[in-house]
Amino acid sequence: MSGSPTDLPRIGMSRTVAEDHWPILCGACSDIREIDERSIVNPRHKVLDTSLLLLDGLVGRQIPRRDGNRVHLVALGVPGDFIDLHAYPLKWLDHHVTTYSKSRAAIFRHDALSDLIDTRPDLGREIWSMTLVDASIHRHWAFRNGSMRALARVANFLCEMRVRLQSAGRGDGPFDLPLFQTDIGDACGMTNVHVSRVLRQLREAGCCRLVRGRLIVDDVQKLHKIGQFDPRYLYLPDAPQPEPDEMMSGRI
Amino acid sequence: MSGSPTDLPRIGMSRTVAEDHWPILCGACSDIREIDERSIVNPRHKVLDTSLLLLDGLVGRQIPRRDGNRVHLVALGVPGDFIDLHAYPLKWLDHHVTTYSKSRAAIFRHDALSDLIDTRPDLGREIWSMTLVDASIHRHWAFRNGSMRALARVANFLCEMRVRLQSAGRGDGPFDLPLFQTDIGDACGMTNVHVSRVLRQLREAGCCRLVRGRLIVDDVQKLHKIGQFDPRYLYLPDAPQPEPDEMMSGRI
DNA sequence: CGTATGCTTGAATCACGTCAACTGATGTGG
DNA sequence: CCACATCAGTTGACGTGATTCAAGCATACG
Repeated sequence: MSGSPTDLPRIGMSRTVAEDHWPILCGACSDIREIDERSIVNPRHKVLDTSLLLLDGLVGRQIPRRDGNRVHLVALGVPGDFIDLHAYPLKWLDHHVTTYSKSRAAIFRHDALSDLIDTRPDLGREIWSMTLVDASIHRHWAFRNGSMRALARVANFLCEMRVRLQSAGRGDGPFDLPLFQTDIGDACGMTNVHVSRVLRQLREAGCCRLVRGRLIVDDVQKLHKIGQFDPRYLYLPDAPQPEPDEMMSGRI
Repeated sequence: MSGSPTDLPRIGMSRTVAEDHWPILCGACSDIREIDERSIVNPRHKVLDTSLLLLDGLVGRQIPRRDGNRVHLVALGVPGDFIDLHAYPLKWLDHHVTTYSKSRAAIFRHDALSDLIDTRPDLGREIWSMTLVDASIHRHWAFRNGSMRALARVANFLCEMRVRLQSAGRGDGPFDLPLFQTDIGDACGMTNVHVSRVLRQLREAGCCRLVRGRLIVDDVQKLHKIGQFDPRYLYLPDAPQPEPDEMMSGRI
């Protein structure tokens, strides 16, 4: 119980909310929640009346797979992300929300959000935007899983995590990425064995090393190249307005 | 120029908007747009000031692939869907929007939507919800591309299209699905050749046949089973509130 | 110390991609 | 009307990227 903290960090995705709107949003926070690593935040299909803004840690959204005990990871939330804001209009979620590391999150009651949005529609559009950037990232994950080979897929995934964590102020150099190779496999749709082989390739190419939950990127350029990484889909608040595409080639 | 049509059909995803709110939303429609088949609705990275509610036809959202002329299909819009509503808060899109068949769509100017939402925050939350169901479908596409084999993937894709088109009033029996095998490949992350083989399997199993842009489902049960189809992620307005999951098995 | 867990590596297998030839429907121009 | 081209779909042969199964290794922890 910390009352109504008005000094939440405005980092990463949170910068989608204008600087002068931020304290207003913070005023709607009712509490802070600490969550153990590798635990369930919200089970899927359960009706929720709060949503969480991640302050610290790494949070996944996962869908159980039919076969055995494996899951598929459909999203990863980093600090600054609203990890289950979509539960506000939707009431319940189609996936589990779980932590990968010890986490801290700001709690927003849905009725408080309603009050806020009713009086400040401009702020409403900004937090709507946050869910839409989420959706863009989902599209990218569908794209990545559907059209990239293992090496590019993992490289691209690591590029994304690096940029998003950087945007959340989690270090320009080596940074914490508390994922096992199995987890990367769950996110990229491949087995832990193949993730191991791919990471070795990246390591031996001098690109990057993932050593006990910490990613050291040795050659960003090369990693971006291998991962065909183009960060525009992240709609980073400080990124320039992209140039419209040259006309599409090939058949529609 | 048809003035401000207040009688747009409330079908499929549009039923997310309450019945008594619907005419209010329709009042913000400025025009109807007819679009040729296989043409570009919006190129990506272009700033938009209108969004479209699809009335008729089939519309894809596609991301160009690095290699050659192929694209990846990250979403398909059916009648009743807002196909580029996310451009309203986001300004520009990360993907191309193109038609697969001759289409008709209702045009909503973004400034008109702003006026509407400012005065009717409840309606605002409903159209927000529509973009969130979209996002849920994106997650499912990421899940499907990442964790299903070709046969299940295509079957699951066809199940989804069937349910969504049914919900849009496009027939309980055989229905138009104006996609080439290459297009299904673009959506499911596989080659047209393999799509052909998979469709043959489904055909020979007595499941369904795709014949010149028309899907005939012979055994829905079997198709759902092969595709491991669970429609809850579609948040259909008339679906019952799902039961919370039995506790998750396996490690988190 | 033994055990559990995450990572690594190899060998066998399989799913899917690639390449290429062929079919059948549709359309076009002489 | 036929000759020809085009394009979606089909099928086969072959190559390869990823999975599976299994064993071994290293570190952490009781």
